[in-house]
Order: sequence, then structure tokens, then C-alpha cells
Amino acid sequence: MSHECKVETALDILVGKWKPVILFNIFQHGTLRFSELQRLIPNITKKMLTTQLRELEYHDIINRKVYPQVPPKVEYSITDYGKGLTPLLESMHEWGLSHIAHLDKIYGENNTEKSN
Amino acid sequence: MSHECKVETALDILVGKWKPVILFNIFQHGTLRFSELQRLIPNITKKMLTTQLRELEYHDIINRKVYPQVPPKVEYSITDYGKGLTPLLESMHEWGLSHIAHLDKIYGENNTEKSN
DNA sequence: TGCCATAGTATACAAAAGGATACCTAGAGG
DNA sequence: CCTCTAGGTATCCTTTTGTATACTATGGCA
Repeated sequence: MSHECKVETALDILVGKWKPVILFNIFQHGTLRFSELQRLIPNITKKMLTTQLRELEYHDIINRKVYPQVPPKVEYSITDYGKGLTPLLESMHEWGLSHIAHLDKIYGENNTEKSN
Repeated sequence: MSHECKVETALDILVGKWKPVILFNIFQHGTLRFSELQRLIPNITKKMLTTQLRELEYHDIINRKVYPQVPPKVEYSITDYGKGLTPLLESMHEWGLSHIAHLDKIYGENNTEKSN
């Protein structure tokens, strides 16, 4: 039947504590070096940044360009294929915005914490 | 500016090993009892089913209707608000399908495992 | 009296994800 | 020859998620 739900496949590439914010920044700036990402995302460790970038690279969402220099220079950018994510990310962002408003309506504005 | 990325908010309500398949089933069947969900989702434990359902309920995606009987009867259904998720879920499903094809093209069909 | 059913809780545990910290490389500048 | 730099690894530890298993409540039925 092939009607299997593939929502999880889409989820997979976005899940991870830092992937959305990494993508957001690369989308915004076009191209970013590793150290620029580190600056833009306070609190992220090199290890986390590396693993999340590698996962996105594996999925062909971002491109990793190494300049053979010392000290090293590595630039990350969205692949052409990765740009196809834009509509989906925008839908999710829109839905997220309105959902925050909805939760406010239900539980009140003063509920900053998630009772998840 | 309020241009903050709210993709994570959308992500939040879908993350959890079982949420997509739970939603999928309730969407398909309209209304399902706890035990019916258990049957439809082999391997899920009562505890996981309970916690995932409670999280979805907190977000007003599903409705929990308790019949005061013995033995207990509890029915779960999508709320009207929750139905607003449909377009997003469909976009994710579509993207997921084409992404699987894309990965196949890159890494070959015989790569069932994720090198995530 | 004892057993069945449903929709859970409680407890203990295993696995996965994430975090902190130290270390590595090799050339440029002092 | 010491130190700085950028972009990482390696190792160990903590937190979060998920799993397994046993237990509970209540009324109807034999």
C-alpha cells in the first residue's frame, strides 16, 4: 500500500537539541564558519555542533567546505537540495507561533514553563 | 523583532518515539480506546502509550473521554484544534517520502540502515 | 469466594542524547 | 622554540528517554 506514515523521516533530520537553530542561522547568513556558528549559538559545545552538522551533512541539507589552510577554515552552507526544506520549516514556524498563542489562551499567558 | 524561530515548538508536540504513529492511528480511525491503540501499535508499553497520550492531550491535540464504568473505558480522538495539524503532517509526510528517495539516490537503495 | 477485564501506576533498569573538559594538528608571528 | 589559532576528537559523566515487569481499582460473573 505504501501509505506508511513518513512524518518520522522528516522529523529525523530536525530532531536534536540544536538542529533548528543551526539551520536557522545558516539560512539567515548564507555561509558560516564553524567558529561563527559557535558564537551565534551560545552554550553549544564543539562536540554538539560537530555532530549536528555532520548529521545535517549526511542528509544533504548542508554543505561542508574545507579550506586546506592552517589554522583551518571550514564553511557551512545550505545545499540546493536543503533549500527545499524552506516551505516545511516555514509551515512549522507558523504553526508553532499560533500554537504558542493557543496554549496561552488555554493555560494563560503566565505559564512560561512547559508542563510536558 | 519577534522573528524567533518557532520550529521547535511544532517539533515539541511531535517528538517522542510514538507520537507520530499514535496520531496517525487516531486520525485514521477517528476514535480509539486505549486498548485498541495498544493493539494497533505492537511493542508499545502501557507506560509509553499513557505518557505520549497525556502530552498530546496537554497540547490540546487529542481529547480524552472517560466513561465511568467498570472495567474502565477511555476513548481518544483528535480535537477540532488538533485537526489543524493535518496540513503540516501531510507536508512532513510528503517531504519524508521524497527525502527517502533522495537518500536512495545518494547512498544507494541497499542502504537500509541510517548512518545517523 | 475467586477470577476476569480495562486503563492505568509504580518501580527499577537500560539505552540514548547531551555536556564538560582535555587534547591534537601545523603554520604564522614573536 | 613558544604560543596562538580554528576546527575539530577522545574520554568521561549526567540527564533524558524509553523498556520491562509487577501491581492496583472496581464491578460483573461463575
